[in-house]
Amino acid sequence: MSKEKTEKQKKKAGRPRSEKARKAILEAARNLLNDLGPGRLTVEAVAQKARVGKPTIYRYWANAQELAMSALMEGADQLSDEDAEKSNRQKLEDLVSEILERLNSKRGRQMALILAGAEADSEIFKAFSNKVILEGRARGLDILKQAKSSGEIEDTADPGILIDMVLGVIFLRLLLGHDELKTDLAMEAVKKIWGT
Amino acid sequence: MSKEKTEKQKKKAGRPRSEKARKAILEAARNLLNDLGPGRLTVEAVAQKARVGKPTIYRYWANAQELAMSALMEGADQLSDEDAEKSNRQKLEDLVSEILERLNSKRGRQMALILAGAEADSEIFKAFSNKVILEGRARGLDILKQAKSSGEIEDTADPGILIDMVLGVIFLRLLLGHDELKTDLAMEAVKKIWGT
Amino acid sequence: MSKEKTEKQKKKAGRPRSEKARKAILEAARNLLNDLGPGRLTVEAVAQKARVGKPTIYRYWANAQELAMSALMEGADQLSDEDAEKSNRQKLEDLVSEILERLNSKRGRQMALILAGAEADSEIFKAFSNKVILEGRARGLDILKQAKSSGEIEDTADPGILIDMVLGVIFLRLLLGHDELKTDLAMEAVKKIWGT
Amino acid sequence: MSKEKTEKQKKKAGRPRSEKARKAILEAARNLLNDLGPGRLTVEAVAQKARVGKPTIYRYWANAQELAMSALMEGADQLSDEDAEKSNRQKLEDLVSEILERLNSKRGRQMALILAGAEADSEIFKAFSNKVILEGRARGLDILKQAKSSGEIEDTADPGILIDMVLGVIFLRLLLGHDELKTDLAMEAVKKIWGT
DNA sequence: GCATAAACGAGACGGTACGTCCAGTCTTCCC
DNA sequence: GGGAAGACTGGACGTACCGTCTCGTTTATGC
Repeated sequence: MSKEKTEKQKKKAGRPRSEKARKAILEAARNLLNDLGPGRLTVEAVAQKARVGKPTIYRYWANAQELAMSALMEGADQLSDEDAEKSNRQKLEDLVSEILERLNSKRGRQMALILAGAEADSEIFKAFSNKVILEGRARGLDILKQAKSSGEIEDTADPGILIDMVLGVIFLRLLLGHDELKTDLAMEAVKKIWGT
Repeated sequence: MSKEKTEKQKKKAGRPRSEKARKAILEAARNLLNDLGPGRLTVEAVAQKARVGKPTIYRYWANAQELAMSALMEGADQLSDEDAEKSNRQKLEDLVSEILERLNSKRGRQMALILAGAEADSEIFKAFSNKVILEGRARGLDILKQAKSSGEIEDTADPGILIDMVLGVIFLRLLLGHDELKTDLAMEAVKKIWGT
Repeated sequence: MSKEKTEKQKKKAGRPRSEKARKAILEAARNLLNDLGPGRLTVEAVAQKARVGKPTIYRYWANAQELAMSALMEGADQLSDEDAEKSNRQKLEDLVSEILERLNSKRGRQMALILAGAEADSEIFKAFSNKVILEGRARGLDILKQAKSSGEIEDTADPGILIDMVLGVIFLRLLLGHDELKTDLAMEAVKKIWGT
Repeated sequence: MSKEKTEKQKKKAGRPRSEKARKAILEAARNLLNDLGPGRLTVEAVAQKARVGKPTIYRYWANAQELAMSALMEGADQLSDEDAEKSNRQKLEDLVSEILERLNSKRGRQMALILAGAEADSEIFKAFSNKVILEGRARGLDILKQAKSSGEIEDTADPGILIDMVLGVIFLRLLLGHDELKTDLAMEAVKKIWGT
């Protein structure tokens, strides 16, 4: 005689994870990030502030860095959709302006700093760099490829290099802070790419 | 006739700092950095490996990060001098290639990582970013300004932005690792700047 | 039928302290005390010998001195009960002999030394002096008071002074070591108190 | 011919030790002892306070304890001479009172504490215990022996035990602080010895 | 009266130990 | 029966002093 309980039960046994705890942790982390900056964030402090045990944090995130990244990504805005009407150049200018704007905020700086300091082969690093940079880069790359194939930019240069030049100038100034990071940086860089 | 003991030399009292100890510390730190990577470097381990007391280390550096930076900077090659014979474009290509080469080494990656992880307002951050990037940037900036004034590049673009585009593409790829970082990246980027 | 779960037991949350660790620490401390003597005992060495982290030790004891005292008190024998049959003089002789015996051992010497070296207003000093001396003194004081009230010793002298004379001779010789400390010291001193 | 300067020359070459420095060290040590109590005295602090290099201190004393003892002994009064006119009992009372008075001062307590905490076989321990206790004990012992031989105290008890009972009560109360330490303690104790 | 030698102040040295912070794990209770 | 909270463990921190050493300077003595 056998139990016939074959079908997959999606309901997991045991106490379900508390969404409340998760929220509290992320908020506490965000507050602490604002107060101390990244790199000063400790799991201990977050646990205390969120009135939560440390293992609860470790159940969701592997270490303080991942937690910081999650906290910063939570609620980060999506890049806005492209307007099909616009010219490629306009599209790129808008995209780059938007990326610059996002990075050039307290949160943006923190994201960039954490990203830069993270282990390059960690899972979270990849997710984060995607969110922060690569997603936008892919969009920009598409635009450039289209512009190239339509002859707008008659260039032998690798579009991958071109988009990295445009984003690189932002990233470099963001991290090094040696020169200003204002909106028309985007315009200027795109102008150089278009050659006009 | 009077005593001719004009210049007073600032001799400090007390036992002078031991250059031997300093060297041993930096070498131990370098070895450990190679073995474990930055961020795993502990003052404790360095002290033990260098056969030195911890306070001796703390006398020179405020924490493990500063020590790591010093260790990496110690013996870092100078940028080679410019060859007056060369064209501005050639000069820039050579310069950027050299910077790329330096960054795209184990040591270079470590330097960039530590730099990215440091507090932006710390003394060591400034020294380090100077050494790693800004010094070369200044040289590149000069070349670009000269090229501009000589009409080689008839451009309205800010030379500061141009040089940051060239260096930015390197820095971005170094940190994000999303695309390859090979020597002709320098050529390509400079080519784009010159417009040919 | 009803659940009979009346009494609430105060179970504390969290991982309980490891009795094994506590034992290991105390044993290591005892060994080191024997090897090096009190005052040479370091928390660092105990931690290493007991295969335990330093914070674990500091969780139980505030400093090396407290640890040393605990280690020595652990398992220290109680004073034996009085035999109601005996005369007061016999009781006092037995009591003082017992105290002398306890102090005149390696452990006893160590206890006295640590006691003497401790801060007089520290909690541990009080606990320790109680354990080592004052408890026995109180018993002796009772005996003397009884002897006085029963006319055995017709004396105007303060019993507190008498008992301190008897114990004092032991303590003085223990610490200064200028003269021998053998059992009949107790007999002699008590004899002087009784005046015979 | 030659100079005949055969007699031993006690004068050493070189700069003589500075009495001024020695004084300054001892005074600084005394001040620090008063402020922090014994056991908190560090050579480092003394050197700083006395405006003196550490090696100068180590030239005179082997460690902080020896320095502390020296500082406390410096200027300690001698026991006053005996008055031949007085009775043995009076002599002993005076002697014990004087010892009590000396110990029952801040300096006295410090001396006793340091003495109690020192290594029993160290040179300084012996010197110190002599100065603090044993010298007076020897005088007391002489008085008691004389009293015994003159039949004043017809006792079979060992005079060494008697004197240690008298001094012991003082020492015990000084270190344990469990009961008061006032002058008539001396009278009481001596009275008990005399049996009247 | 000039050289010599020792003691001086200063302060860095290699070390030991301190007491604390934090990371990460384990245990017990709770839902 | 898994999740939550809290107490646990131990590695590393950065500091205080130790007792020693190496400087350049000062100060008597003696050749």
